[in-house]
Amino acid sequence: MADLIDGLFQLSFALQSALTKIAAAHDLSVIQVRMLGILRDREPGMLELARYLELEKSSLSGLVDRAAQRGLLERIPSAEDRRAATVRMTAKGKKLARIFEDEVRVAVEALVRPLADADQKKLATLIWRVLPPTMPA
Amino acid sequence: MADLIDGLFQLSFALQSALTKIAAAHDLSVIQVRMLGILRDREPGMLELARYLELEKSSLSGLVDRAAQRGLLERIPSAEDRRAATVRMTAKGKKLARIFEDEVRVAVEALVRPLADADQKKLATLIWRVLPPTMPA
DNA sequence: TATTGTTATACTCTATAACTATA
DNA sequence: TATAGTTATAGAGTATAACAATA
Repeated sequence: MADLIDGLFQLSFALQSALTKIAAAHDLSVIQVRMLGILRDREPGMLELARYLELEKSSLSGLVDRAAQRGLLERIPSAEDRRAATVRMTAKGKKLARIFEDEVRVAVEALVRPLADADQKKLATLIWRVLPPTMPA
Repeated sequence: MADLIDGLFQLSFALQSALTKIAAAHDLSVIQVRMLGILRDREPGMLELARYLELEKSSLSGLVDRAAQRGLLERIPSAEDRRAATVRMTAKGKKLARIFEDEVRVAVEALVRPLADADQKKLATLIWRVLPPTMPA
């Protein structure tokens, strides 16, 4: 069991480290990358996005500001509720997210290359059985 | 393969999130926790510790300052090289690290509880076959 | 000259509290 | 009053560049 716990965290840190480096190469932080990942197929309000990212709404303001300033996303004022706005990726943001995901895929493929196809499938199955059912892709 | 990549990152973020929350409950950040983990069985110099954590030496100065101010570790001047110092955990730091690790163990045990013992062993084996050989425990 | 470490500076990320505008 | 979001403020964490002390 100690082996499993150590392995899980070392794997997690290795993945985060890889993610951090690839992100930095594009002048992005891990949290910015996570935000772009969420916006890939959603157009959430600020509060909703903050909840996804487990951040306070005030923390999100600056995060969105900086990404918007780079032209990666934009605030869309809500038509019904004039207090509210949704966050939408721009074409530039989508392009960057796509490039980023490709690079991450290559890195992870290299990481799991030591495993035969059947073992990769087995690993994926075991991982998905551990993840809480509410984790969104 | 997309399943595996998604699963790996979701698992990684779930672990980091759990770690962040347990750390925050003890007024610690993830990087402070990692530092304490490394110091559990080492007494490295500043440069060595920075290398373990993949940080610049200047970043480490403040990190060590804050932990030292809380009495979790201390700088030990080197006898041979008067420029250098090693970093050593105090009894207080060791105690906190022990408590923290216990809480993390409980959380991860709960996470992997859906898996039967044999599957947990299988998962550990697969993970260790993926990790680069140089990853220190 | 090279190495170990700190300091100065600037930026991102984060939370808490107070605020604005709208519901 | 309650809610969506921003702003003010403070602090941690990070890097780059310049520095001090020692090798």
